[in-house]
Amino acid sequence: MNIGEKLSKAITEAISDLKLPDSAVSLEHPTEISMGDYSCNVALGLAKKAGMKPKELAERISEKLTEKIGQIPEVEKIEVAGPGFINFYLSLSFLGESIKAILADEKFGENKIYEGKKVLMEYTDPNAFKVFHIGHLMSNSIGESISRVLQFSGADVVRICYPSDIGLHIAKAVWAIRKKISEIPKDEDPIDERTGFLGKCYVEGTNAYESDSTAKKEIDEINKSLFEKSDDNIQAIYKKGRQWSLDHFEQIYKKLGTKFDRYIYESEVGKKGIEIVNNFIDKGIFEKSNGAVIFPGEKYGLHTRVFINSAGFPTYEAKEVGLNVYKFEQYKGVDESIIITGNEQNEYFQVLQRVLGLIDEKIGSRTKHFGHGMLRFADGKMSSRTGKVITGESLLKDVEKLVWEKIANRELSNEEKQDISQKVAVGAIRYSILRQAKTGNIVYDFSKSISFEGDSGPYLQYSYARAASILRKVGAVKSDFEIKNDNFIARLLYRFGEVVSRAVTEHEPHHIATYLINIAGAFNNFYANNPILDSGEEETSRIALTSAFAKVMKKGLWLLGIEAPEKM
RNA sequence: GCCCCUGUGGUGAAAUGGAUAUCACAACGGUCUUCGGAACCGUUAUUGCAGGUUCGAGUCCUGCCGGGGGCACCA
Repeated sequence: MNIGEKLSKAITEAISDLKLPDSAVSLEHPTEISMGDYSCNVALGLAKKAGMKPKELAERISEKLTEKIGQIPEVEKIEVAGPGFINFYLSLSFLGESIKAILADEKFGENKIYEGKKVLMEYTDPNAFKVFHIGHLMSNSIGESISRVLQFSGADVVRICYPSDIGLHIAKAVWAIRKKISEIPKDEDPIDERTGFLGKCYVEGTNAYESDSTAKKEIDEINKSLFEKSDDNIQAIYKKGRQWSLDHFEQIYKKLGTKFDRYIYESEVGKKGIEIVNNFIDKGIFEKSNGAVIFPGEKYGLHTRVFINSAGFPTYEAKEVGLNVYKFEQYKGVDESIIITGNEQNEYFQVLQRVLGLIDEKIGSRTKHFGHGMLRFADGKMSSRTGKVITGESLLKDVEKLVWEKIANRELSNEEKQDISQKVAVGAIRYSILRQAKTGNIVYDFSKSISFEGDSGPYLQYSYARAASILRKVGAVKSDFEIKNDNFIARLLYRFGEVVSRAVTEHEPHHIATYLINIAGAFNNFYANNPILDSGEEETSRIALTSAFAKVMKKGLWLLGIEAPEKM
């Protein structure tokens, strides 16, 4: 039982001893540490029922609590404050024990909220023949972090990527490629050159589709041929381009540190989607309309959507139906199936969820969609004028270059510099995405998103590297110490597990990001004001504190999908 | 037109219905520059507007205003 649970239990008992009505006990950490480590507001809620003033009631409960737990070593004092809060101040001996627990327990911070549960996580989902854009970076960062937080909470997580490798967008690209056969890069050319060519062709095809009716007709033909695999020539171009894209994406995942367990391609699930949709026309879920098969969402207060178009091909909608049913066939005993996409798809996913529920109640209720905010450009005009589109990959490269410049003069091998540049760049980008709630939009400001100061990933990594540097200078961290002076960092470190629990319950990694910034600030403050090495009788406890901080920071960064370099 | 999301210092964000609204950036001023300066300390708010619920509202409800997104054969 951790300290929070201990206190809650004692409060519940005190309330019962005083014959007060049952009340849910919630503990929180006051914003100001001067108001205690934990605070409880039961007296405020119970006052009316008990017919007492909140403050008097708080005093009564507080007296009872002092009898019960006032003498245990964890609690230094209990105070009533403000309108009727009961505040708990933890003792230095508790802080010392909590630091020892962090050092000794490799599983510190983990919880069992998802123990024995299986969770499918689908995220990133790039499109073949198109660039890996910043939206994919967002989906990847959020999905990877939630995956890790779930694992940390006991879940069996299956990471799934659903790349789009069929559909009109591919036909557009293929159409343009056929117009410029002579310009096709060779297989030996650098991969980003090859995929860059594909991306350019996609843009050309898209423009032609809108402005040129002949081209539109041709592209529709190609689309048909792609579904039917009816033209060897088109198939050859398609297969080559598809593979280039997928290889390229794989490189990016590797750099980001995501390892998918399973790829399910869009081209695999269309047939299944059509079958399912057709099977449910008779049951009244889908309807035929103007030659297409639709889901009449308006009946349910949702959008009406086309699932099979009038040419007989599955739209995105039918493919998603196929995909999500397929997932549950492939993996047994799934408790949650989570999909991360941009929030422009929110309403569409409401339709999908309703459809899935009508097809199979279990699949519908266990499938959850989280739409993340969009990334927009602070200087959108400039990027369109110069034609420079910032892709996910170019962003990674640009940031890596900046880090490299920053560490150019350090005494590190080129290999180390390369490694650090990559880790810090990924840290900067992932953190800038994960520092805020996932629904919020991010206004993309280049200088800010790669800022290495203050509220940033590199600041966290730097704090870790500083601690690591000290620890390199000492031998084993000793555990025979007492904490004799109060310090803020110790009052934060034991809370790590609570923060993770909240993050997993809400599927919100930014709680961890916020927490890490707090402990990094506390550590840097501690570091700036207290010598650690050669600090006399304080040395052992300060080294232990440094080591505990480093452990928590490293775990926390891992949960965000960010590596903690020993040097930078 | 209908529906969904959103509005917090100059800027970007945080805050399980709780106390004096927290953090970072920018600005200004300072520390230190002997454990790694990507550091540390200090100074800057009518939570869009108006009602309501509550002992208590940035948070919940209603209306209005502003921003973003979606609404039949794209993904």
